[in-house]
Amino acid sequence: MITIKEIAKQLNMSTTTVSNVIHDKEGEVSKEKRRIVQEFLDRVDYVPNINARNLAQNESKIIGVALKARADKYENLIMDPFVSELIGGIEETIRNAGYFMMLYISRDTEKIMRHVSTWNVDGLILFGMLDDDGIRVSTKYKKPIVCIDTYSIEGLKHFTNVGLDDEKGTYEMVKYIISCGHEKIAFMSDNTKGVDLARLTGYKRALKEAGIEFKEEDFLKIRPKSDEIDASLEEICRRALDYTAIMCVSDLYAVTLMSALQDRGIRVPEGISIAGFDDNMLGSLYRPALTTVHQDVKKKGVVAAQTLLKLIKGEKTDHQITLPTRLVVRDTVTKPRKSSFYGFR
Amino acid sequence: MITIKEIAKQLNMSTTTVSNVIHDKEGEVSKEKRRIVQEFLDRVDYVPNINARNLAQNESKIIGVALKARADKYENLIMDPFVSELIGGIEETIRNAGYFMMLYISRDTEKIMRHVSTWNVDGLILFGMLDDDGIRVSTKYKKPIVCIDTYSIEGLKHFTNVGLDDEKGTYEMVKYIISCGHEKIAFMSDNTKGVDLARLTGYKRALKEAGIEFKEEDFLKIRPKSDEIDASLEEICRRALDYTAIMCVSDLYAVTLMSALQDRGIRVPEGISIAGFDDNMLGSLYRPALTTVHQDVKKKGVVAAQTLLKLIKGEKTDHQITLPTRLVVRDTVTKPRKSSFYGFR
DNA sequence: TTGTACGCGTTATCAA
DNA sequence: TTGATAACGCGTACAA
Repeated sequence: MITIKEIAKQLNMSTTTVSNVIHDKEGEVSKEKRRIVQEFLDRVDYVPNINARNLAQNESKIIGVALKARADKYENLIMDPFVSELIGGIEETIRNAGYFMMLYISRDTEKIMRHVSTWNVDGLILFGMLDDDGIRVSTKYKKPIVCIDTYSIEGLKHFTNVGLDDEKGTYEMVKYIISCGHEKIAFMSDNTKGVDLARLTGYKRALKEAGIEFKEEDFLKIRPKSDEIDASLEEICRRALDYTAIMCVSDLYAVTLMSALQDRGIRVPEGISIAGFDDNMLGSLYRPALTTVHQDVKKKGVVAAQTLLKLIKGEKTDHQITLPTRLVVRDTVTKPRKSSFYGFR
Repeated sequence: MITIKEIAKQLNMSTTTVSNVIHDKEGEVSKEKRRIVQEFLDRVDYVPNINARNLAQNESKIIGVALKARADKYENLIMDPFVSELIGGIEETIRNAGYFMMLYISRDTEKIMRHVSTWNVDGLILFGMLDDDGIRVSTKYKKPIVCIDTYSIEGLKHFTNVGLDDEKGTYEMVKYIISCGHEKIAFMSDNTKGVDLARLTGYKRALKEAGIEFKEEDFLKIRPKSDEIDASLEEICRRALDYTAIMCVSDLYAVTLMSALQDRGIRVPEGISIAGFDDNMLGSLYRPALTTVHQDVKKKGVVAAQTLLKLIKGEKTDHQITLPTRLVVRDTVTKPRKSSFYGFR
């Protein structure tokens, strides 16, 4: 690794001149010297030492991307197509802007914050944070932060969030399900916080509007840990028979449920209608193709990164950026089954 | 951000002492001072500046993970469940070893190498490289490199590769397909290089061993770009009718093909048998559940990272680490259809 | 237009 | 056991 100092020595000039050429400072170095230096630079394939540069300028050109993993889901966090699509969008945007991306996954908010301060990152994108994290984060850290899909009361005062109209998206889907003639509609998820809560709320609103009463038991809770999921699905499939439609909180769960139902001889949509949320390849590749709520996940990542870049530049942005959803009607929601026909084979 | 210098000043001692406490140097600082400094450190929540540390030590604690994107696949590289699972395994291993992960995606090998030299990364994990890249990389770069799934002749001399017995895995699957009674078996992929070539070779070997002749037309080429895939699938589905089984190079393609066939009224496995390769959630969640060749992708990432960490420590490792595959028999390969029954509905 | 010299925060060397 | 100081590579204010 050749240094500026070394180049200056070999060319018999000062480091300032070399540095000026590197940084293309106009009118501060003669044409002749510029040519000589540039040529040399190209020849030896000069690459600056980022650490030295960062140290001198007190900036890092690094954007930290921290994923907070939930204990009960960790094993497959990054396998979730949602997460990978998101990262794809972020990475692309960061890279095109000349920044670098440092990826960090942890269950521990403290560790995440320590990590980003160590690296003196210029900005931070957070995913998977819950309400209480927001407070701890914002008091510790003064650089720009953009959250993705965070619903929090305290947090929003301090930093920007890129999210989705989860409530409305689900509301519209459930309204559509009701319009197909369904009255017994369950909701399936693994928790009732953040995004899941918003979607649950939308589901309840549609129910209420149609004069359908929501009972606690209509919430089907799936336990995604690998040692629990089979038992969990077994129970859900049993309880599913009481409903004619199930609104799933994600495509992943919708597809998981459909497979489990199919394995038990219950056919979708003849026996029961299923709706998802996300619109990723899991649902679009499945047959019957999944009726779902579309969101543009890659765009979510892109917008989050773009917003952060703006904040780094010192521009102001909205505190809440909400991306739209769209109903994608495919084949898994039809009219309710007749009496007790589940499609058993 | 408080610095060592500042701490030393406030505590009225030298930076050396503070630094020694931070680094827990045995017997180099008195019990009393150690206590005082440690207390102060905790109180002000000291976080070291990595740039300064790296500059002083000439190491970065960064491991670069570079994904070389293929032009014709780029749009969904990171969406591929394979890639995200791989990254998950790498990230976890790197993090647990106290290293950091910098993710970089590019189509341009030159850019990738420039990126890693800039950051002075301690080691490099490469994925998606082809033969000719290997040469360019190895001449430019002297730090440890681990490749994943790279088949190259020149490259292997210079750095370690973590791969799979792709040839054998496919061979065994096709042998199994043949044992089910099939004789007209196609192979589907989007290229004939690297991993795909190895799998194609395994397929051909099984065919040959069974006395089945391979013809060029038995290679079904899918074009995965979004503006071509529909036409591509249309043609493949038409040609598929000439076969009783299709060996797909990946689960993604297997599932994509099954959906396309299903949409045209051709049933799997009644009309045609389909096998995949990878064993990811796409195939296991699909119904009928995909018969496929298992590989442990997360482990691939873990092993790659572990190997790189060893190399960084100066230990020797094998130049080629080959992970095993395993046949996963599920529901998409059965005996061949009778005459011309495709399961049209 | 060019060069000198210092600061960035840390670690390491060596003397006290 | 502690402290002063050089070194890491780069950017830049200021002097020449």
